[in-house]
Order: sequence, then C-alpha cells, then structure tokens
Amino acid sequence: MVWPGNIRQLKNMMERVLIMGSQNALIETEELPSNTGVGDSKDGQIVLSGSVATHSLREARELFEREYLLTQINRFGGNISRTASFVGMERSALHRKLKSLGVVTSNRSGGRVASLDE
Amino acid sequence: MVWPGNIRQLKNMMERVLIMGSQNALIETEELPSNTGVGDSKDGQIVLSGSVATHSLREARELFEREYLLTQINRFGGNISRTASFVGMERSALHRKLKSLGVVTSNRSGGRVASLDE
DNA sequence: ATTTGCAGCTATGCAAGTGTAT
DNA sequence: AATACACTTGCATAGCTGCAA
Repeated sequence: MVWPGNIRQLKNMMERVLIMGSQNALIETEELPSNTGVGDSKDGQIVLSGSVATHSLREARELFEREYLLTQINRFGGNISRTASFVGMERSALHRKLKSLGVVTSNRSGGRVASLDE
Repeated sequence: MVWPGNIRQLKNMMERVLIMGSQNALIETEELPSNTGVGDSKDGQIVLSGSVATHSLREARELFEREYLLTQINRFGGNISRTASFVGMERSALHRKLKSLGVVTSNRSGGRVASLDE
C-alpha cells in the first residue's frame, strides 16, 4: 500500500489510530483511510466518507470546506464575486481561503470551472 | 408532514431544534428538518444535504462540525478527553466549541453521550 | 479577478481551578 | 485519600475576516 498523502497527514493519522487502538486494542483495516475521505457532491448534497473516522477536526473541516466551496463556485459558473456574497464572505477573504485550501479557479472571462489542486 | 429520514435522523434533528430553541426562545418552522440540511452519519460517513444550497459557509461549517463531533463523541462513548485527543484539540477547546455549537453532553459518571445512540 | 496591509474579532493551547464519581 | 473525568476561565498567541487600496 502506498500512502496517498503527505508526511504530516501520515503522522496525524497514525497518532489517531494509536489513540483508537488504546480503546479497541486492535487496529483493523477498516480503520485505515481508504481514500482522502472526500465524497462527491450531487443534488446539493455533500458526502464525506472516511473523514469522520480518520481525520482530525481541522482536516475534516478543510475537506468539507473544499467540497462546499467547489460546489458553490461551480453553481455560480466560476464567478467569485457572486459566490462570495452567497456564502457570506468578502471576495478577498474567499480568495485567501481558496488559496489556503488549495482550490484552483481556472477562470478567465468565460471560465467556469474550479478544481482541486494536488 | 412525513418525516423523510430514519429514526436516528429525527432524533438528531429534534435535539438540534431544541438546542436552537433554547437560544432563540422561539422555534420556527424554518428551523425544522426539511431545510436544516443535516444528514445522518453512519459507517463513518457524513451527509449534508441542502446545507450546500441554503447555508452560508459559516452555517454549513457549523452543521458539519456538529455532526462530526457528535459522531466522534459517540465513538468514544462520551469520553471527552479521548475524543479531544483524537480530533486533535485541547479538552478545554473542545468544551468551548461544543458549547458554542450548542452540543449538549448530558454526561455524568463515566460518561455516555446524550445526543446520539447506536 | 486577485493580492496585500492593517485592525479587530475569533479560536486555540496552556495552565490552573472546581466539582463529581469510583 | 487517590484517580479520572467533566467543565470552566484567564491569558497570550495564532488565525481569520472585513475594509480599503
């Protein structure tokens, strides 16, 4: 098996599994992350699988925010201004957040897609 | 009106409605399940429907964090200390967050969560 | 659309304390 | 008494956001 994430994530994950272990005394395969834990969003619905089981609050929250914002940006055809006002934050703040979340907005004049960066 | 989900969802919903009621002193129809967008969590999976379509980032994030934390707390049998170390934050910080999110932990003696049940 | 500096608010870690149950 | 948690609070600092440019 090849670890899909970076070192920091591996470290965090291991620590959490160990904590679990202290309670279950046995670490099973199911407790290991099978994927990033990011589900797809369809029909205004967001699904985060695995994230609950293997991610810290901060990580899970970031996964959620990515999904949420990507969904909204797509909903507004890549228009950041409209997206910002809809999600209730300043354009500049949204820009900074997208940047910190690693969301790339391939928008230009008629552009309308936003995707994950990795 | 017919409840569209399962029993657990209903329970979670009611709990949240009550929590909100304690702060708003008035429970309105809009605060009812049909549009809270809170899904249930099973098999380490969280589903937030509607939240994407009708809530601001902050609101959606809070809904997510509630689900996430309730799930984790239940996973650890209501033990806040273990939950805190697992989700990667200080016990005190977790307490404050739970309070701000309106999550009630009717715990006493050994501890067993009061929100969800398996 | 995107970035940045700045001020104010929020969240969190750390430490210390209180209360309860085993 | 001793241990283990739950819960709270003061404080300093790190992070996030609005506003203006």
